Amino acid sequence: MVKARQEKSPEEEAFLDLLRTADALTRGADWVLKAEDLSQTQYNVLRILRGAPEGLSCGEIASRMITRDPDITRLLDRMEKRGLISRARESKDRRLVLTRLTPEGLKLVNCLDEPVLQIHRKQLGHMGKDRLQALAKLLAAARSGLS
Amino acid sequence: MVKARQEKSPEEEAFLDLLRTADALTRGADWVLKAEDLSQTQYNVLRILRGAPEGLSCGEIASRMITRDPDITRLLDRMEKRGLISRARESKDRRLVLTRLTPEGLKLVNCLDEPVLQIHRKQLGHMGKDRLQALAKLLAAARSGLS
DNA sequence: TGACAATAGTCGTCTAAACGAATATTGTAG
DNA sequence: CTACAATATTCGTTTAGACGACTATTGTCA
Repeated sequence: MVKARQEKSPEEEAFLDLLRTADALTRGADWVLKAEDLSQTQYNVLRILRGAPEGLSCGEIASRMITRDPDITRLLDRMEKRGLISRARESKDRRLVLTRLTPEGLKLVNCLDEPVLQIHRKQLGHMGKDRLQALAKLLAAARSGLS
Repeated sequence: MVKARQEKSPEEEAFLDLLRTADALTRGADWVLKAEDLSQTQYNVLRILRGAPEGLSCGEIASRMITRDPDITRLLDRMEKRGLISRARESKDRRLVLTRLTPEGLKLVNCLDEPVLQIHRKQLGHMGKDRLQALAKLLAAARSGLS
């Protein structure tokens, strides 16, 4: 007889569920963003920059990203080429390059607020506020143990 | 005065938390897999195939993946070149190509069980069984509303 | 049977991610 | 003030992912 399939630990079960759920939800959001030819990562950068009109350095952007991107430079290169952001080397500390949204970039990210909100409501609205808060709380607890 | 930052909806809050958490947990697992030069995706395939010694078609593998990969062919190409899997065209339905683990592939995935279990325990063990089950339940509920 | 749709997989090509080395600027210790 | 470590960003190269077109095989129905 073949060895019985080993039971998954609750930790692993939760981890896999988390990946599955994140992937499924991401596909919905991707569908919205694809209409504007944006990736999740790019959209994330746009929103980060909207919250910082004074401009941010590459390092600051990297540290605020939801998912880590090891090459901010070329991510910003692509966005600059599309006219969504502008970059300028800082005069005080010439190592820094401050990135800001252009008017087009701001307009684009503002236009996306409504559709993104809608897709999230459609995907998760059935859970209700209480369960969503419970979920957020458990997720925060899950992250709290990480180095 | 600048327009106040718009409140995030509970749905969006939960979605972003989910991505953050998945990313943080994945980095831990990646660190373990990198020692064997495997990606999450490849590891996922190895585990899927371990559960199906009779072999699986590309389509079957794709449908069981945690995160979708639109190009199974080349993913398997790479794994075949490393000797982790073998492929053979099925004689009954010659459209199908059945993929199986090689002995090396099986050995590798078995060797990884313990370290992967450890990293998940280390990352999520502090939550306790009850909260992990609650989390899994909420995640399942979140997925239930998706098309 | 013969045309044709459906299914399964492969391949070409472009874009993005991963990893490390390299460059430029600033802070600091002697 | 000079050498050197620390910080910030960029670049070269390899690998993987995304998207669509293409080939092969099978099932279906007139």
